[in-house]
Formats: sequence, structure tokens, C-alpha cells
Amino acid sequence: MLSYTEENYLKAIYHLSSGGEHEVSTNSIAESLQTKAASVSDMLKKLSVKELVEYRRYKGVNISEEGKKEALKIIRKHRLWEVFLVNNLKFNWDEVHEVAEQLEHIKSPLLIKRLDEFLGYPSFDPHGDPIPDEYGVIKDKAKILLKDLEEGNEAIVVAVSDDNPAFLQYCSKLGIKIGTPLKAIDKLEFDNSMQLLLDGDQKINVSKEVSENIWVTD
Amino acid sequence: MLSYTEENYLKAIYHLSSGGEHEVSTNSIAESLQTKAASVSDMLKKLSVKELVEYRRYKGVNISEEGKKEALKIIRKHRLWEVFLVNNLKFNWDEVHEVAEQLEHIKSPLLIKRLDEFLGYPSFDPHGDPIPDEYGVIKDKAKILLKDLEEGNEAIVVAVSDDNPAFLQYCSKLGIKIGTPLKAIDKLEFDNSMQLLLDGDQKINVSKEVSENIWVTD
DNA sequence: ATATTTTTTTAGGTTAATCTAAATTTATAT
DNA sequence: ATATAAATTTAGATTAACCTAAAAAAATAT
Repeated sequence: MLSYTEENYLKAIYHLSSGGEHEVSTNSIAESLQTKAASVSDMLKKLSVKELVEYRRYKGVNISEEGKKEALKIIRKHRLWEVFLVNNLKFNWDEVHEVAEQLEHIKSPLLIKRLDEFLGYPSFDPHGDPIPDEYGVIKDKAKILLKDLEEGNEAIVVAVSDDNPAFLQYCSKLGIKIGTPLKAIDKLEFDNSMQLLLDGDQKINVSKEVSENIWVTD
Repeated sequence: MLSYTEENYLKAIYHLSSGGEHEVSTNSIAESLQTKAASVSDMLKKLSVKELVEYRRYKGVNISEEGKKEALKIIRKHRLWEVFLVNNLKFNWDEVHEVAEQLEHIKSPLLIKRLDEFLGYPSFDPHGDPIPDEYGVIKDKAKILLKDLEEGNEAIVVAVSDDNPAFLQYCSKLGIKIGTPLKAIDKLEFDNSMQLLLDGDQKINVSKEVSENIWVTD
């Protein structure tokens, strides 16, 4: 049985490795979990003994297949709960992350099976992130970062970063949500901001920070 | 902010004192939480410093007003989640306690407000226990233990103990649920068992253990 | 009333998860 | 190629929650 803390480490490692493809550094884990590198070193040894990661001192870690399976279980729970909070409990999309961070650790396979059923087997959470199925399989849409959308091209918003409430509130204010059609009018060199046409009528300017946290279909 | 453990202690003390009326002994807390008396002594000192209980060495504890408030918040959450699990996720009444023991510790006032709303402001959980309102006020029905129902008297099942799945499964098997009408036909001296007429047609015999875990309206 | 039993507390230790500071390894820059 | 910087690990503490064993207090039984 994994502890709350072990689950959080696995989730962080999974995300930092973009699903297990890359090696992850001790410092990046520490930063992501708001803790110290020394604490991470300790935990990596522990996860390594449990064969959830492959760890060589000073060389970073790779998540193992078993570790990935565990991470995906937690991510599945997190995203299903987010759907519940938004669809059924009328939470705004900026209010769900923190609560889902708690709910994702509830241990009950039956609960998740029934919640999934209750929600109608959703494929995406309120921020456009794909929900792994019960076997951990993710069926995601092809997407690119808004900042990489070329000038003149049109696209549709399919996902946004989920962990910064202020960012999500700002998106709402701008009128950006999942499904919003937009066009890249102009990209400004000096500050890397972008001019966008939203919904075919509204012209807005978004900073680099914003365009790096929104994904669109090409 | 209370820890998971502190919350469990407060809840146990509240229940053992039947809502703050009685003094609670160290040993009874230890037994109820499946831990050792030494651990309880430590925790009581801690809760006492936080003024959640009034504690005098060797004299047991009384829960304070503040402690009672916290306990009721947790009990409210526990019971609301049980309603959700049974009404919406189709859990059986014997499957909800363990999961609710986890869910009750989720910290989000908005979540509970919205859950309550979503559920239609229920007053009782699936085992007939009253759900404290947002101010901690409990409106319970008058009820007596089935074992105290006098021979010849009729009554209706209004509550059952919630924490033993095997007991709840047995009740289901016997046909005992909330709302079941019954009549005390006979009380047997030698083993303290009772003969009951269920739903006006079915004759069953229940042990002392069973009749001490069912409440009825007199 | 005193001895015995029971209950409770204290003393001292363990484990998981954290930390700081120092040591070590790896990476980078001249 | 070697010095410096950066990243990482180790060493050693700390805290919360637990434990066992011994001591102390309270309850009980003769």
C-alpha cells in the first residue's frame, strides 16, 4: 500500500517525465513538490526499493512500468473527481484542483468504478486533460501549445493548465474556455506575447505565460 | 488545522461521550481507536493544549465546546458522504462506512456545502443516523434500542449500527432495513434473544448482539 | 485499612517524512 | 585540463504518531 506522500512523488515523477519518457532530476522533483532535494533523495531510494522507479545515484530517476501504473491510477482519480466537482457540484474550473488533490488519495476501487459510471465514463476533465481508463490507457487528442500556433492559423482551445487558480480565472475573464475557436493574428517578438482573435470577433493580447499554458488543435 | 489523527480522536471521544455528556476514559478511547493507552495519553495532552478537550491526569477527558464543534463537522461530512455513496453511487449500506471514514477528512467547506445541496439537504444517513446541520445542530428522532422494546409492542426500525459490514449484511438478509415495521413477540431470558414479527408476516429470532444494534421508534 | 488489581501515565525508543549543513559527484567554463 | 559552479547525496536533527515496559495513581476486595 502506497502512502499519501509516495503517491504524490510518483505523480510528480510521472508528470515531469511526460508519461515516463524522460529521466527526471532530483531538483525538478523537489521544486515540483515544494520540498528539498535531500528529502527527494531519501524518497527516491524508498521508491526504488519498491521498484516503482529506477534510480542511480546522481543520475536522476525513471519511473518503472509498475510506478507508471500507480501514477495513472491517481491521475485517473484526480480527473474523475474534477469532473464530478464541476458537472455535479457546480464548482468553477479554478476551484477543483486543490480538492481533487485530496480526493485522489481516497482508496476504494469500487468508489472509482461507480464514480466513473455515475459520470458517464468521461474522457476528459474540465481542463481538457484526458482521463486514463481503468487499465491506465490514455486516449488524448493531438494538440500543440498556443504559443506554437503559427501566425494566421486558426485553432480551437482543447486544454489549459489546471493547477493555477489565478490563471484559470484570468482565462475565464478573457473568454477562453475549452472549445473556444481562435486565430493567431500576430506574434510579438520583443515580449513573446500574441494577438488573438477569439470566437471570430474579439481581439485580445496574451502574454507568453498565458500562451504556454493553453493547448489548441492545430 | 487538525490532523487526520486528531480528527479521529475527537470523533471517538465525541461518540464515546454520547455527544459530550459523559467523561471518557483513556482505555475506552484506546479500544475504540485500536491503539494503546500510552498513545492516547500523549494525544489527550495535545488536544488539551489546543483546548479541544478538558483533561486532568488519571481523570479521563471531557470534550470541549470547540472540540464538539470539530467532531460534529467530521460526523456531518461522514454521513453526507454515506448518503452520496448509497443514493448516487449505488453502494450497499454495508459498503459505505470504510470509504466515508476516508472521505470525512477531506478539507473543503465549499465541497460539503455543495454536496449537501446536491443531495437535497438530507437529515439522516443510510443507517438512520442524523446528519448535523452546518451549525452542528442535530435533530434526531426519539428512539430506543430494539432490546428494550417490550413484549407485545410494535415499532419501526429507525437506525442500525453502521460500522460492522457483517452485521449490516445480516440485517439485509433478515429483511431488516430502515422503516421495517416489527413486533416483539417474545424475549428469551436464557440467551437474551428476541422473537420478532417482521413486516407483520415473518417470524424471526435475533440474538442479543443484534437487538443491541438496532434502534426503533417506541 | 491495607493489599491487590486495574487504569493511566511516564520514560524511552521506533518509523516516516521532513529539514539544514556538509560532503561528494557531475557539469561547465576558461 | 583544471578550477569553479551546480546538482545531488549523506549525516545528523526534528516532529508526529506510534510502541513497550516500568512507575504511579486510583479502584477494588478482603
